[in-house]
Amino acid sequence: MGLTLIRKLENFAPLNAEEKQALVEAAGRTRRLAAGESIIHENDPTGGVNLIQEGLACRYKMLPDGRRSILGFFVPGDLCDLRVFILESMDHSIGALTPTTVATLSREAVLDILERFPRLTRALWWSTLVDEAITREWVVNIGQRTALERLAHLLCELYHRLSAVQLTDGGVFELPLTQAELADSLGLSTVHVNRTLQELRRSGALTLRGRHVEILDLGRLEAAAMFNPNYLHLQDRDEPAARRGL
Amino acid sequence: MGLTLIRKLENFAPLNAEEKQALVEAAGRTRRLAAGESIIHENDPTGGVNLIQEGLACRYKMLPDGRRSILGFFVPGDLCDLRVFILESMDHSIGALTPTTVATLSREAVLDILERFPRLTRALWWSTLVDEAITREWVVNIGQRTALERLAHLLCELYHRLSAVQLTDGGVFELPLTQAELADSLGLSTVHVNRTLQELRRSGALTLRGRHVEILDLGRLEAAAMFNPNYLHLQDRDEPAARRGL
DNA sequence: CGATCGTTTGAGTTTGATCAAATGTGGTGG
DNA sequence: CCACCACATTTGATCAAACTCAAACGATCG
Repeated sequence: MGLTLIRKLENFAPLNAEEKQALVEAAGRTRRLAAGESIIHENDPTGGVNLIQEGLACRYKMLPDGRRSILGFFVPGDLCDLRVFILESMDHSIGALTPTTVATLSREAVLDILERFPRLTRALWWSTLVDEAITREWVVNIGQRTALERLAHLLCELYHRLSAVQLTDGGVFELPLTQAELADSLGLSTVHVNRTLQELRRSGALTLRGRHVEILDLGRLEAAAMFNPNYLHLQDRDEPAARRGL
Repeated sequence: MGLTLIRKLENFAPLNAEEKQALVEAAGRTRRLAAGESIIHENDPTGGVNLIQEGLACRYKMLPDGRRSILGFFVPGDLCDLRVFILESMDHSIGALTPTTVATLSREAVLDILERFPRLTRALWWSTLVDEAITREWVVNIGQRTALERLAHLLCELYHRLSAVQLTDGGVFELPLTQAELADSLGLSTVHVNRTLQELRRSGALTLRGRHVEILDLGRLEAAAMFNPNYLHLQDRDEPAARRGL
């Protein structure tokens, strides 16, 4: 069964058939969105929990004068805020950046899972904690790193996250982002993103052909970014997760 | 009972005596930390959940080359990551910026509360969701706003958060932060923070005498910051919270 | 009363922004 | 298949916000 969320959660702990089945049932039917469509909009009342199955989406927030801030990306397997329905309304928007498949888990389905499957619940909380850590790392990235470091760091983040759901092939993965979107994610201008990308390519750490990224030297890229994967809390998948008390 | 956490949670929903008692018991005894002391350090194994009772603390992360990124502040009533013990180790540090009183709720006490008090649990999740929203807003702040806007925005955030736990007096509150700490929070240099603070004072929106901040014109400050308090999800306390389903 | 820490000021530099235009690319319809 | 359009990328030139370095000044505290 191709539920990417399951692949992702198994980075934390193995799930049994019953738990997987519960997730599959909760995910229910999906809808397809075109690039640019809105998944949920700022000030909307909150509802079910969205799950990105395929494609790429982002959180973003608009400032009154038109500046856009991208706050994070959703890759396949990512849930948009497990407990969001506790709040009355959204304080930011989520939009599809590419054609995207989204499932919406009803509030009841989520609560039911949280009640019946403690181990699965722990895995879901783990993924929530990782999401928070990623947002914090964005604060570090934008606040302290240079343009080159920022871009390198974001590429490392996406590489590791996509790897965790088996969406990389060697150092290769798809990055269907425009330079303007990168700019709004990194707090840079598009022009500067363009020049910084050129510099990264010149350094030999990676190649970029359209939406195709190939990381040629991950060690070098991570060093340039001062990237430390700890915050993703993806332990070595080969190492038994047993001692985490599962 | 002076548990600031209770005052904070009641911004979401009123709590009954039993719920308050459970929190008071969970908080148990406190420890006092001097300014500069560490509450929990990156790579430490996770343990109980820290609750800031008095004082000011911050999350931060150091880069290998010595740059420091401050990721957020903890004011009285704030919990440091309700579910942190799901992770094996900390991916960032938390330190006291002033003399601080901290209670540590044991993992068992937290789990017990989450099991026994659904309404309290909802309030705790609410506060977690607000913490996440605050971190996201920092990404917007650092990524998109100018130095003046950033500083103004941070002051608005702290003003509203302190108001929610009744730690402001009119427009006046204590802000025991050095300019270097502000700089590391905003992604600016200390020199630039200094000049920007002068500009803010010159504009007449606030006065700063040592650690004393007085906001003279909140509307103007919020406008300058493009501050929209929605993300704090602090509804008007006079408005009944009933329709949120409580 | 030094010592330490924080704030303030000045001068010069750098990073990255802005504006404007050219070039490349992918898709659509004639 | 080609012309065309909309978008995205790339380049150049100029400019401004914010940084760095350095030093002076001011509090606060054993």
